[in-house]
Amino acid sequence: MVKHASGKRATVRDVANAAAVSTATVSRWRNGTIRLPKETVERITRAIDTLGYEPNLHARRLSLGRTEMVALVVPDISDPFFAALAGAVETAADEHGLGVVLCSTVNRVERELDYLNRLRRNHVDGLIFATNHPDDGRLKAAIQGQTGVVLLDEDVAGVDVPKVFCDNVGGGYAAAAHLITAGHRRIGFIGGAEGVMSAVERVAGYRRAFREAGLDPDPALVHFGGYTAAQGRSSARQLLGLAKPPTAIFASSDQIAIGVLEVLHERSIRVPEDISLVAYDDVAPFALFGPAVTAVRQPIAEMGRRGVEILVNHLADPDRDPIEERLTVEFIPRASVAARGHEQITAAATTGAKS
Amino acid sequence: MVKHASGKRATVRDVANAAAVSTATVSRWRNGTIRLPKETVERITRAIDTLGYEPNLHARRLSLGRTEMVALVVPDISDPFFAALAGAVETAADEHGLGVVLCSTVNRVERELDYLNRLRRNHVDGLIFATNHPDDGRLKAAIQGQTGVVLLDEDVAGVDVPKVFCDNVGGGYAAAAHLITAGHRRIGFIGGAEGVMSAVERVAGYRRAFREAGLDPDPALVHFGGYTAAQGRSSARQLLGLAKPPTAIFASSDQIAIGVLEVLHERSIRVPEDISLVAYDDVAPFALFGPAVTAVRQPIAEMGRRGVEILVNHLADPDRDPIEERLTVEFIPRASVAARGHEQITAAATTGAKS
DNA sequence: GTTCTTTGGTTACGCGGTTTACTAAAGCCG
DNA sequence: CGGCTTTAGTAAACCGCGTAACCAAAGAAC
Repeated sequence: MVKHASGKRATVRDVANAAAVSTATVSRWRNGTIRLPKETVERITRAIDTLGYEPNLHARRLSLGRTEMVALVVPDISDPFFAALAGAVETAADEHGLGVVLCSTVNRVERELDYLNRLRRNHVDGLIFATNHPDDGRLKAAIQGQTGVVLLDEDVAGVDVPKVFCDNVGGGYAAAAHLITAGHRRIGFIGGAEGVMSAVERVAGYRRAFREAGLDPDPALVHFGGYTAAQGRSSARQLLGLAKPPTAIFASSDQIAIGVLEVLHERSIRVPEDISLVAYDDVAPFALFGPAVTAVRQPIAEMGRRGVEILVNHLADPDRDPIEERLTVEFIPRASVAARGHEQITAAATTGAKS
Repeated sequence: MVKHASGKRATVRDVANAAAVSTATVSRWRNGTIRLPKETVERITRAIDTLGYEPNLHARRLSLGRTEMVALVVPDISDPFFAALAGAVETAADEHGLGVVLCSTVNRVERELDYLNRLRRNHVDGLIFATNHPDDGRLKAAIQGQTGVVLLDEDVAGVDVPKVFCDNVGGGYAAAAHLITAGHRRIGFIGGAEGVMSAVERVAGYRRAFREAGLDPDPALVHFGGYTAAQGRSSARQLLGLAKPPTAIFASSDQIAIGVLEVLHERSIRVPEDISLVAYDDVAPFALFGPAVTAVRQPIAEMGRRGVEILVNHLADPDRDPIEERLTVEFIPRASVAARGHEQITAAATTGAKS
């Protein structure tokens, strides 16, 4: 046992002695599982005050097997998207009396599995889990059957736990429809890692917009790889290197859009004159970019808040059927999309572009 | 005692029985405080494997009085500045086998005090503490004498603990000197809350730059209040409303700069033609702004990393004299500063502001 | 006067790992 | 062969809180 630097701390036993009751009485009174006459209560409270008693959290946790802590598992906390999520989660958790332990995975499965393991070992009561890469089956195996996991933002296919996602199909559709309405026909799509739900769904929305306009998107313009700026740069270079490059790019994350813009700046390609751009997430200060970047905004704060609420409910009653929620996204038109002359395009179509 | 849903977990006792040794032997062997013959070791490891034994963290913490956890206390984790800091802290902590619990204070002293209290109660072994507002003495009282606190980025005056800051004087000087060299004479300064070290030091650098140029800054152009976008907006409005508004603004945080830019956009005041701008921190994607924003870059990741390292050392030897480190900042010139002849400035800026 | 209920508690043990203090047996030395 | 040192452990006391199970006494009901 490590010696405490500053004297001994008072324990329930000390309080019980000072109040001339048993430890059980003190403990039960503190936890509200007993009613006591005013006089006894006063003896106890006085004892607690004079001794400066503060219960030992570790003893409590050992005894209870509960921690009142949840883990927030994200690929990278320094990404403003996940930072915003973390802010909302922290606030909501705090309102429920829960602490948040922070877990950055750098998208490595081993680390994700490690954190899931910690949940199993009761290091935390629950896990708010936001991953970013496709699952090879290990995540599914580790999550399936576990109680206390809530998936945020990105799915792990086939697991039966509560989930909070955004309307990716709708977001992809809104972005592509806006560009198509502005007259664009060759629209590059840059998505997350191949196979992840959000990317699959966003591209599905993108394709639907084409279909509904009676058009066929060029598959060579659809890129996957990851939601990073590096991906944005590399995909932008490839798309621009094509024999028939796109006239617009739909970057399905802030970071991708930033990467794309870096390449465009580098090559002095003007937005939106030479190429149009729509981003996704809208946590970056796009309104101040040159030009201001049109984007699909995800309700990140709401997602974080709902995630915690659902986790709390789920922990209270783990046997209830897990729910899946879809939050709606919002289209924010700014200045990075220009109308494009095209055979059948009408003036009305270029101006009427709204979500 | 809450019943565990999924069977019983193996304990040291089970392992000890299976290996035909005592719990003490298992525990001491696991913690490396005993050497055992190969044969005994094998019995123990086999027992651990077959039983799937995993030590109970809470029992360990109760017994040890240690948690292997540090708290990261920041005003707002969703601010990209603190998110970047958190990322670096998390990475470094993980390398040292430490978990990070996240604490957003929303700049409320009560919450800061609460977290300090949790440190005292051994909820965590250490505290990486980044505040943002001036202390009324309560923080000082709560921190003084505590072991395990490291201050990051912002000081709490008068406390004797390890600290990691950046060179604020140098940063303020670099920004102001750059603007003065470009011909500006009326340079607005928008700083953090009045009295906080970082603001005091940055304005000191700003004043030194004036002094060295043989000039006297107008005190009416120096604003304090906070490192937020809201502060940027309100200070920008006030500065622009002056009879003789500034020709340049030094915004001493990313968020302030963003607030300033919002107001400038709103009023169609051009940067840098009508007014020049220098920001501070440089975690926002300023290179992509219209125009790209010149800024002083703080070494945030290094600050986080050093904070953890220093905390670890401090915990290993709490009696050693606390050190204070200063990290150097970097000036990143971009496109938001224009050269200016100082005769006609006032007229141009005034018309710009009134529009 | 006996039985039942309520009030106001208590006793005793569990949670699971760590550690101090101690011992039995074997090895070594002179 | 007796005494000293290692080796290889052990027993039992914590760490501090929570709670199931039990109990004594006073009052109520019949």
